[in-house]
Amino acid sequence: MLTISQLASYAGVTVRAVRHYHAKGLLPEPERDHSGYRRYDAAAVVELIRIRTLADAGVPLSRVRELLAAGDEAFAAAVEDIDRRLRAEIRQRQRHRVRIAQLAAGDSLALPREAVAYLNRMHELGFRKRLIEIERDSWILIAAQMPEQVPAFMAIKHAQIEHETLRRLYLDIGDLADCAPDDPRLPSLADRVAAFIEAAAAEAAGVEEEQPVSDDLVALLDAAFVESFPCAPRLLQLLEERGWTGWTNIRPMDPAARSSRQPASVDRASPHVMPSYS
Amino acid sequence: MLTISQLASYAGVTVRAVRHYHAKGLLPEPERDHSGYRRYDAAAVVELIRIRTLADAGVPLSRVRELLAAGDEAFAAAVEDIDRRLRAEIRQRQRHRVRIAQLAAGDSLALPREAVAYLNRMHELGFRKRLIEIERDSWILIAAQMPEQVPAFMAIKHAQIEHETLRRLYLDIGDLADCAPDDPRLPSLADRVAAFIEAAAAEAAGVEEEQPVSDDLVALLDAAFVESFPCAPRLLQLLEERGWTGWTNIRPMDPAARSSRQPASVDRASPHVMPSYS
DNA sequence: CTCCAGCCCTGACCCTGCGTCAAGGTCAAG
DNA sequence: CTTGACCTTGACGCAGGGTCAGGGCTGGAG
Repeated sequence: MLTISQLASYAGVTVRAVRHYHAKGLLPEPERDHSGYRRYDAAAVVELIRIRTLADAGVPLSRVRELLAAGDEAFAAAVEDIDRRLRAEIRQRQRHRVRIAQLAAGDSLALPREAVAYLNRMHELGFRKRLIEIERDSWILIAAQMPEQVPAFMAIKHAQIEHETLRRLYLDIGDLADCAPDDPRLPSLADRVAAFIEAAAAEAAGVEEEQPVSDDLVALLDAAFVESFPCAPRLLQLLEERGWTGWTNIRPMDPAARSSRQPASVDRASPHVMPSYS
Repeated sequence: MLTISQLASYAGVTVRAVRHYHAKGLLPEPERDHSGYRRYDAAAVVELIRIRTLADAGVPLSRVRELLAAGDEAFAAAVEDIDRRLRAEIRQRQRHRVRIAQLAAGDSLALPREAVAYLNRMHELGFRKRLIEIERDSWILIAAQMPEQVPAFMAIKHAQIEHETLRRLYLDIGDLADCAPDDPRLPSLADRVAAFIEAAAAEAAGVEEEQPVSDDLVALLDAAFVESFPCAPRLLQLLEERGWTGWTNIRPMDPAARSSRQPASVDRASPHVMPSYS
């Protein structure tokens, strides 16, 4: 008769594993000797080896009993099933490898390639680090909700940033990133923003744009803006005084006064930079 | 301010996952409102998305914090490490696929191909089912301990089974598989076994064989034999009366009387079938 | 006879990444 | 006031065991 450690070593497993199989009901509990020790016969070694053979082939323990008892066709079906699972796990790992490789290659954590290029361009054009970080976070939020549309948005943003007037406006916004709410430059900045938007709105008048950005996302981006810029509430207040509300999706204050339909927003996907010419 | 479910839905995760990340220290616990609810800002959404981005790339949560804080080179090193793990897991799954495919192809659970062929041949030659099962279990035990040697052993076994006298002897042993210990056919069977072994031993005299089968395995195989055949103890006793001891590794009773060295055993790797002519 | 090493026993906590109750407090709407 | 949808903490569960903790047994040496 064999002790548990002898049984385990014959089958090449640990004593703990044997007890685990007992607990799982895979291997029947053997007789005990007078002191309570388990005593095994040679047949138990064979059973244990069969269990390990299946387990070593990737069969989950929960299915081992079933497979040990299965006839040929049931066995084949179960094997098919397990192989499917293994293939799925392999594919998952392979996708993971692609993703971390992309991350390591500079897909700066959660940002698509186009956004990284855009942020680099901002850096070249002398935008402040703070502003770039804020912009990056905004694009992380957008990419999480609508990854498909990001390349299209990025094309717009690239055009915007290369546009002289708009870039200058944007650079000045960046310079006010850390300013106090009562900074004297804020009112003139609000004037410039309002003037710009009005011009863009006039151009876009009557153009029915699709609205791909959800209200939820707009609200989130506005919140991110306000969190990041101490002077944001003041700036928004100044804009409201000039008849505009919101930031990411900036709109006239009183929609009903202008038209019965939702007024065309100017650029809903360009947080922290105003209207687009697209 | 966002509730936990809003945060979770922005990042595309479950509320439970968010709390899990809090518990793991990946995401800092935010302020609570007056009733104890967690209240998040937009920055938390960005952080959560970054966590998920890494997790979705196969980074274990235990390493996420490290990677979020890592500089470029540390990040690359960690990614290298994680990729190694992923590759190892893929290779493991691929090995599993090969194994279950072999099992499904008739590698009848833990038996190498050669042994399956041998068992099939036994079936063709009219051996009894009981005996074949016992033989199968023995080869499972042997294959678990010394898989490399099994093909060589199988060649010997094939030769044995095709040998007229030996096959007849073996068939008769099979017929006695379920016999009572006092079956009258046992003494004459013992005579035949003893006669056969003596002839084989005479032939093999002076030949120093390597002993590839460990004493432990021999003991295990003998135990399996005794467990399987009710009349095995009686048969072994009759053989001892004729001067032979053991079964798998059958030997003269009193080694010292014959020579000072360990006497050549006849065939240590052929359980339940006696000497080999190899 | 005692001592010690090396077995054996059960019970319980640990790992991953959450899912899923359970039991109760809160909030907004009707 | 009630209802249903949230929120809270706490706990168990999954796979496959690893790793103590705290005790009992055994066999050989001194």
